[in-house]
Amino acid sequence: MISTRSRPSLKTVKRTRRPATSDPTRDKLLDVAGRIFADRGYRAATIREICVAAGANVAAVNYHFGDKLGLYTEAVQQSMRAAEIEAVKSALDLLAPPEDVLRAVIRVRLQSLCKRDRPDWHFRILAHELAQPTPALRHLVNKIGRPIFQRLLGLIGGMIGLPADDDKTRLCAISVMGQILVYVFASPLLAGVWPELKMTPEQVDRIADHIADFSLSYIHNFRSTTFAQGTNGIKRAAQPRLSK
Amino acid sequence: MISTRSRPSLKTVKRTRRPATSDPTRDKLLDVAGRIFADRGYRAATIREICVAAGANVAAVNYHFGDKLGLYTEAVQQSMRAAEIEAVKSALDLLAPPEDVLRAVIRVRLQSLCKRDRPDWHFRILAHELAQPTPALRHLVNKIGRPIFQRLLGLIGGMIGLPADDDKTRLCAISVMGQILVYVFASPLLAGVWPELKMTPEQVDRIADHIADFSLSYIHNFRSTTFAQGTNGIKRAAQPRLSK
DNA sequence: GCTTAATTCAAACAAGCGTTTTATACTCAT
DNA sequence: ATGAGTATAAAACGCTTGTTTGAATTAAGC
Repeated sequence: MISTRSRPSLKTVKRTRRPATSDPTRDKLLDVAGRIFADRGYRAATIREICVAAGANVAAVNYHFGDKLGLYTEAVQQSMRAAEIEAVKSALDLLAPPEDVLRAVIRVRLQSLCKRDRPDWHFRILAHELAQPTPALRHLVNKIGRPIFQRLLGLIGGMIGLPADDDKTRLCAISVMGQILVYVFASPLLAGVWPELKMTPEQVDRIADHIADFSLSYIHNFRSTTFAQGTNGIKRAAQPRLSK
Repeated sequence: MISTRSRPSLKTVKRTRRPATSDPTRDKLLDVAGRIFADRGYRAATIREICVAAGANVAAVNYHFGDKLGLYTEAVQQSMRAAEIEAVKSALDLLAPPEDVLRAVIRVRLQSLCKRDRPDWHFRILAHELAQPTPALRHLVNKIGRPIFQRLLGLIGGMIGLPADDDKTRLCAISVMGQILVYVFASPLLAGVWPELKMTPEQVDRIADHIADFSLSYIHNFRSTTFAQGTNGIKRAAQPRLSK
């Protein structure tokens, strides 16, 4: 199981020629592994395919990462540090009316769908993990899913006037999340039922606005019926616009 | 590639001992293949595992179905004839106010999540297909996805007063679909962020009602703002109830 | 009872997989 | 220059996969 000759640990190495901060083949392997794992999944992606694409030898993966799972977990952890994840988090930290924050979060999340270079690869990894879980799913949920969901709960709970751990708050958060994720996970299905849909930046913004309007309608309605005090405080365009 | 000794075609067989209408091992293979393909996916499921579970020999699959893909496509086609699919279609054909129809469709669809025996297996096959497509994905989208989506478009279009092929109608239908599918496709994610959630029949009904309320809020709002004629005709509880 | 065909079975096959081995090139402190 | 340790390379290993083989079993028609 464990390789008899693994990469020398950093402790035993005292004076190596390289600062160990940049290993070209190691970095290249991680880079192409991210792409290939993202669209094949852990099991279907082969070490040979990754090594050929990285211009490395088949043994390179075992040398640098121990085994296939080691390469995969490092690639997943790297995907969790992607810029798109941080963009969503920083959108959640906006100092703005909660309606604007929600709209911005939805928009930022959907925008990574139309990236030219490896579009939405970190969420495609999550999609594969949901279908066929590996040990990496735990980390994905704990490090990404939970913190973002918690902030979303706080945001929505504040808008409907309920605590973040209320079931109704959670149901609303999942409703918002579901409307977003369907574009990520079910894109082949959407392509089948709506062939004209092209994920251009403009179209993505229209979708994001629709999801925000769709969700804020219920959220505002809920708040006003619960407090029965009319429209106090922040007020925003919950009225949907006409299409076309 | 093609087996040299395949199952004899029905034409050449004139007087066989069996009416060929019921082959026990063939049926058993199809049955257990449905289960195993549903939770492992096409690639990860192995012929040996299926045959052991079916009490058949390893060569039985190639004999009765030609190859692994043949068994899979027949299992998928069988899953498309499942009772749950028909339940959704018949719910869409209800003679009732469109709000009630929408609520019934959502409820029926979610209810198959808490079936005791192989819960929601046909949609778990779809989930695997979306992550790693096989030739069967086309059939799934064409035979199931498109017709159901078309009827959903007609239903929602009628409620918001727009044609079924309007982009806004499609966006609304996808919003409803996304809220449902997130419970099917992202259940490990939900378990991570909402551990207390148990998919009991009662809880599923609460979720279904939430999704219906959440969606109808926007739909009614859209209709009234568009027509600017107040609440005419059918009127239903779009106001959400409080949780707890 | 014999023939014929359908079906099942154990065994083996070829290909692909992750992994390991063995050897070789390379770099740097001594 | 030399030795020690790092990195790459080609080849092979062991295992699992889907598939095929050829014999054994079963059952119906003559």
